[in-house]
Amino acid sequence: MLTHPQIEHCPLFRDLSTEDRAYALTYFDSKTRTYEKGDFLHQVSFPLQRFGLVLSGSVQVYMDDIDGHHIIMAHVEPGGLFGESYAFLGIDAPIYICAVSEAEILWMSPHRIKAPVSPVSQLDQELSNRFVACLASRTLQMNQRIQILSRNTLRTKLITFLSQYATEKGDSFTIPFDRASMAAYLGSDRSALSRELSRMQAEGILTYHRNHFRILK
Amino acid sequence: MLTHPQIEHCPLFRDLSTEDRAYALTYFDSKTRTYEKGDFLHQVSFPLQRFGLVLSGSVQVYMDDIDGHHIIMAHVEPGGLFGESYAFLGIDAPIYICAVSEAEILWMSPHRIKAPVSPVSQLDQELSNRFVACLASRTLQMNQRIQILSRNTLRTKLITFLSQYATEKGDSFTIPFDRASMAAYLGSDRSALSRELSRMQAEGILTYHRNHFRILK
DNA sequence: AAAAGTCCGTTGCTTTTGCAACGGACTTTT
DNA sequence: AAAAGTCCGTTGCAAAAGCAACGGACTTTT
Repeated sequence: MLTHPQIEHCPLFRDLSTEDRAYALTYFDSKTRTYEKGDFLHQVSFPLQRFGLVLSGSVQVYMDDIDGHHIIMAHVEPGGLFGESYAFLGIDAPIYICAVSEAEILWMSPHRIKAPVSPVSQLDQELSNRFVACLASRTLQMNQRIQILSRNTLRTKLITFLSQYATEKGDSFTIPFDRASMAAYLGSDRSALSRELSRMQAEGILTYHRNHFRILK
Repeated sequence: MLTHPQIEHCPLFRDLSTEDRAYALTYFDSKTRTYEKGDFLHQVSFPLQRFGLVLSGSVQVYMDDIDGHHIIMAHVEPGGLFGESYAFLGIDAPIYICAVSEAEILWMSPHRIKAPVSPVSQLDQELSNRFVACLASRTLQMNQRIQILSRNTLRTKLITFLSQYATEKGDSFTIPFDRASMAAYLGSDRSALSRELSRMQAEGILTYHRNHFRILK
């Protein structure tokens, strides 16, 4: 797992020397495990002892609402984390996690953040800070999502969603969702989404093919 | 501020002895300040050095979206926190915070979480853990909000919203929003919301008056 | 006490959206 | 190669929702 280039993209491990990274893996008491496409990494209402870092493949996090609908909470690509909050709090996680494709996961424990082993080295403190920073960043990400979902028409939700991608990746980008997932992510209906995308393409606002988009205006 | 009973409701200070609580205030380098109704506690794009604890009154946190619409991110009552993520990350906060009523705020710095002063006492560690737990809990709260906003009809959003309150407070409760804020919180239109509430009352699902609700079915 | 302001329900109208169903393009399986 | 499966665009229709405007109840100001 040390050789996974993806690990560089994770703020937890970025810019660490090889020794420091090896230390970090023990600090978080890490274990890797691979999953086949469609496997469940976690089931609803089990405590999540560890949080995960996606090394390869991708996973999606879901919740069920009161009526039994599946709500997609997150799509996690290599370098991305999931479950940090539940793992830190040590509570039952009302989520389930599913491998979108064959995936390799680094499972890590936040135990030493909560109960540091003295003496606390500078690296220990740095790793702790990075973990907390990941928690804080997560709320910023969720703010972005709430911004999208707070808009009251599908058109404006779409514009907000695509603008966020465009801000980060430029005018041409690929999203990690198929239409159905994208509609769920936007809190909308798949056919309504297809219709709206068609309209926007007809109006010359953007072009797209499947999950690749190019913003024109 | 030591005498504010509200402080007991904050997970940061709950169940601390009087001395420990006094120590906590210095640990977080706390300062209090009062605001008049309508005052801004923070303006967009300024770094947030400290996070806030509402001692009395209430505040609301807003963001502006791309088109200049105001999105309500949070309503914070006595005992509630705001701005922890931005304060910890030390970044510009794209939010503004406004006093809904005359409000007394305890401003606290997360500095010693990031850079502990040795020797780190057991209480230091406890306070650090509590702060991180607040960050983690924040993401759970936001998950609740996303659950509401992900529903694709106003009726189901309302049911989800009200069910969350009913789960926490029982069948009869008062919400901290007027209609306009409630509609913004649900990502909807005020008149559409009024209309839907009327219908649900006519159907015998609930009764309400202003911001007080009673769930019947 | 009058005036101004706030909050909220109501309603008419138009647009948007959800929903269900169908079919085509493409991929995977057998 | 046929069959089955997946993904997505399209469309018709009915329901939902946005929008704008009005008026009543109530509160605050002057």
